[in-house]
Amino acid sequence: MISTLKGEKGMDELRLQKIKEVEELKEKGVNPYPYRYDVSHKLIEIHEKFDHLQNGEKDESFTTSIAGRVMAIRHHGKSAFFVLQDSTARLQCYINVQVGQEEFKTFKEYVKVGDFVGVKGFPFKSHTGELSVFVNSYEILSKAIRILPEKWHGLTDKEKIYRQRYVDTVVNRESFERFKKRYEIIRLIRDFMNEEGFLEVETPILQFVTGGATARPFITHLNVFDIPMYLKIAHELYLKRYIVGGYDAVYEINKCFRNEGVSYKHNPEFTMMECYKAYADYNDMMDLTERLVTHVIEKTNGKLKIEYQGKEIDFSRPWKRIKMRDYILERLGVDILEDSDEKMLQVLKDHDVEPSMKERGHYIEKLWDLLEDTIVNPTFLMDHPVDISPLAKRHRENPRLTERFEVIVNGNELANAFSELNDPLDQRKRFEAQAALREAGDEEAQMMDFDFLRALEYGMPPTGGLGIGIDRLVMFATNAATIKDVIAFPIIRPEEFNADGLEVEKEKEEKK
RNA sequence: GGGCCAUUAGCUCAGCUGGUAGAGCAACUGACUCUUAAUCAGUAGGCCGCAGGUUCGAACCCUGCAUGGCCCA
Repeated sequence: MISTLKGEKGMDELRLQKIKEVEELKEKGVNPYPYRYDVSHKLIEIHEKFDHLQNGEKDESFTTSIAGRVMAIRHHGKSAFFVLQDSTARLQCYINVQVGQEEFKTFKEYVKVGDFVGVKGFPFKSHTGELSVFVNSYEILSKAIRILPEKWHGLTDKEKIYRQRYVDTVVNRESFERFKKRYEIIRLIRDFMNEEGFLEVETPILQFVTGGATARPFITHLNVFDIPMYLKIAHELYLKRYIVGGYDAVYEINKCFRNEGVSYKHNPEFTMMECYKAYADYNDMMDLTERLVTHVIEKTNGKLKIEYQGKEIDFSRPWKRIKMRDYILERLGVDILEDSDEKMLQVLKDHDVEPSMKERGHYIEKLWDLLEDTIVNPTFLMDHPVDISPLAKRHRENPRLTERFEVIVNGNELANAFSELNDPLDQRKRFEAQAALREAGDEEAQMMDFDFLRALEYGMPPTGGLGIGIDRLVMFATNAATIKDVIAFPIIRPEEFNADGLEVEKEKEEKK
C-alpha cells in the first residue's frame, strides 16, 4: 500500500515517482536497502592523499571503496559525474559505460540526488582539475523517496530548519559543522575537567523536590507511587550531596529543564555543566572558569578575540571584575543594601520597569537587568546580596552579601558560581525565606528540600561550585545568533501528521 | 503578553494602480563520454497559510485565526 500526501499534489507526485523507482529496483532483483558496505576511506582522506595529482593524471594502482549521499549528478549520455558527500567532505565521482552496459543503465535510471551509494574505483584528476574517483563498480545503498532542497540556496526557511534539522545539516554545510563544533566543545570540557581531577557523575532528572535555581519546573507523574515528580532545573543540590558523600571534586554535563519562555537565549531544555570542588571557594572557581572558557574559545577559534554578531568580544585573561552593589550604585545611584524598597522601586519606575513581584529580591534583579546589556567582554559580576542567593555562602567581609559571581558576556549570563553555603542552619533559614516567597505566589522561588538540609547537617566541607551554560558558550564559539542554532532539535510547536504519518496543514483553531 | 514582518510549485523567489499564476533549481521524457549552478529540446507540477468580508471580479484591499521570525516587556 502506498500512502499519499493529502492536499499536496505536487509533493505527492515527486514522492510516488521515487516509490516507483524503489519497486522497480526490487523487481529487477536489486535491493534498494542493502545491509552494509565496506568503506576503506573517508572522502577527506582521498582529498588529502591525492590532491597532488596533475590535471588528467590518474592513479590506477590505488583502489578505494567510498560511500556517501549523492548531492549532484551531471549526466553526459554515456558518462556521468556525480558528487558524494560524507561526514568529512564532498568528492566527485566519474562513471561511464566501462562499469558495464547494464550497470550503467541502472545508474542512469535509478541513482538520484539524495540516494546513498557505495563506489569502488581509483582516484584521478579531471582535465579541469577536480579530484575525482573513477567508478569501477558501484552499489545503491539506500534510496531516498523525498527530494532534497535546492542545491544552490539550500534551506533558508527557519521553521523547516528547526523542524527538520536532518535536512538542514545535509544541505547547509555550515550548520553541519556548527553541530560538530558543539560536540567538540563538550568533549573539550570533559577532557579539561577530567584533567583537573574532577569525576564525572550523574544526578536524577526525575526529582520529587527540585531546586538549585530560580525557575519554574516541569511537572510529570510517577505511576508506581502515584505522585507528581519534577524534571530537574539544575544539577546543584544533588552534586552537593556527592560532596557530602565524600567525593571531593565532581562535575556533570547534562540537560536541565525550565518551564519558561522561548527566546533567542532560552530553550526550555538546555545543557549545563556544573562542578563542585571541596576545600575551594569562589576565588578558586573564578580561576577555573577563566581557564576553562579561554581553553574552549582558544581551541575552537584559534584566538581569544572573537567576532560575535558584528561585535568583537575579547576573552583574554584576566577578566574584568565588578561588584554588583558598587556597579549599580555608580550607574543608577541606588544602594541595593542600604536604600529602601521604595527608593529602588522608584528608580525602576524611572526606567519604565514594573517588577512582577513587590519584593526586594526582584527589585535587585530588575535593577541589574537594566545594566546587563552594557557588558560585552567577559566580566565577573560579584558579591550578590543574600536576598537573591539562597544557596551561596555569606561574604566573609559583609554577611548581607554572598560570595557569588556570575560571568556576563555580551549581556548574557554565561556562568554562575559561589562559595557554597555549607552552614545547615543558615541554609534552613534561606529555604524558609524562599518558602515564604512561594507562599506569596512566586512560582520561581526555591522549594524547601529537607533531604538536602539533612545532608548538609552531616557536614559538607567548604566547597566552590560553578555552573556554565553550554548552549550559550557554544553560541559565542560558533557566532550563532540564537540558541536554536546550537540546539539540534529545539523546542518548536508540534506539527500535525495524518494517519499515514504524513504532514498535513494544520486545521483551523476552534479556540474562543 | 505587546508591536512589526513573513507565509505563492519539492526548494529559492517574482507577481504593477484588484482583471483570474510566473522564473530558476529539483522532477519527468529525450540528446550528449571530462562536467561542476553542465548544456540543449520538450513535459508535468498551485485550495497563492486558513476562515470570513468588500467587489462584477481578490495572491493582491479589510477583519480574524494559525505558524514562524525579529524587536520590546
